[in-house]
Amino acid sequence: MRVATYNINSIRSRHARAIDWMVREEIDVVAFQETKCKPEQFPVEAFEEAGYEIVSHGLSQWNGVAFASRLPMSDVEINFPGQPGFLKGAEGPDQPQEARAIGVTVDGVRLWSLYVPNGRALGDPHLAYKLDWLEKLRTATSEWMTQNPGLPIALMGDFNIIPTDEDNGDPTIIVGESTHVSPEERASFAAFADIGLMDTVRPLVPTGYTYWDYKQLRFPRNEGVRIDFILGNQEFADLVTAAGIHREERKGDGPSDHVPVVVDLEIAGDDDDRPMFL
DNA sequence: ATGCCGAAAATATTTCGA
Repeated sequence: MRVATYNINSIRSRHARAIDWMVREEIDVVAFQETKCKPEQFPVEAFEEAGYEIVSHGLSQWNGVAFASRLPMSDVEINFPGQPGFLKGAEGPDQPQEARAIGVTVDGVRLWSLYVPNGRALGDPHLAYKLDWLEKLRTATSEWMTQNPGLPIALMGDFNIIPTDEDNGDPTIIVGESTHVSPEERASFAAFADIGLMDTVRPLVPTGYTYWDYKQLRFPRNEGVRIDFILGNQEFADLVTAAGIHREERKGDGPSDHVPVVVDLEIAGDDDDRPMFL
C-alpha cells in the first residue's frame, strides 16, 4: 500500500495535476491538506473517474482536509477528541473548530490527515492556539494507542514546524524571530516522540525540503523547509519499506507550494485480490 | 531552466499562508 500526505493549496485549482501524479505514481491513499473548499465544492467526480473515493471536511475557503483512496475507507472521523477551536478576536473556550483533521482506516491502518495551525507570528494568539492544538492532538493520539493495542497509526500532514536547523533552508525564517522554529514549537514536535511516534520518512530520506515559498525564487534556489511529516507508532513504522519526497511536483505549471511525502507499506496478507474502487 | 506569490471571496482589496 502506497500512502502519501500532500498540502495541495486548493484542490479546485490543482485536482487535475494531483490526479495525474497519483495515477502515475500508483498512490493508493492521499491525505490532503488545505483543500480550501466545502465538501460540495470538492471535485469528487474527477477523482472517481480515476478510481479514487473521497472523504472530505471543509467549512469555508480556509483550511480543509480530505482523503482520496482507491482502497476502501472506513471509520471516517471529523475532528479529533478535544480538538481546540479558534475565532479571530475571540477569547476563551468553546471557539469553533476549524477544518483541520480527518481520520480514516484503510487496510487495518489508522490514518489522520492533519493541518496544524500556522501560528502566524511570535506572540500572536494563533501561536498559542497552535501549541494547544498540538498538545490536545498528542493526548488524543495517546488515547487511541492505549485503546487499540497493536493498531498501526500514522499522523500525516502539514505540521507547520521546522524541527531542526537542518530542516530550514529559508533565509527569512530565523530562530528567535519567526514561527515554526521557536523552542516551544520544536519542543511540541519533539514531544510526539515521547508518546511513541516517530518520523517514518527521515530515516529513508535524510535530506530535502517539502515546502518552498512561491516568492523570491525559493524553489530554484532550493531555499525550502521541511514541515510535512508522516509520524507513525512502532506498529506503523514496522510496515514502512520505502519513502520519498516528490520534489518534482514543485516544478512545472501551477504547482502547490508543498510537495507530496510518500511511504510504502508492506502489509502481511495483502495480495492483488484486494477490493478496489473502479 | 526549477525563475521572482497564489487562492478565494468579492469585484478592489483583503486575508491567509510560513
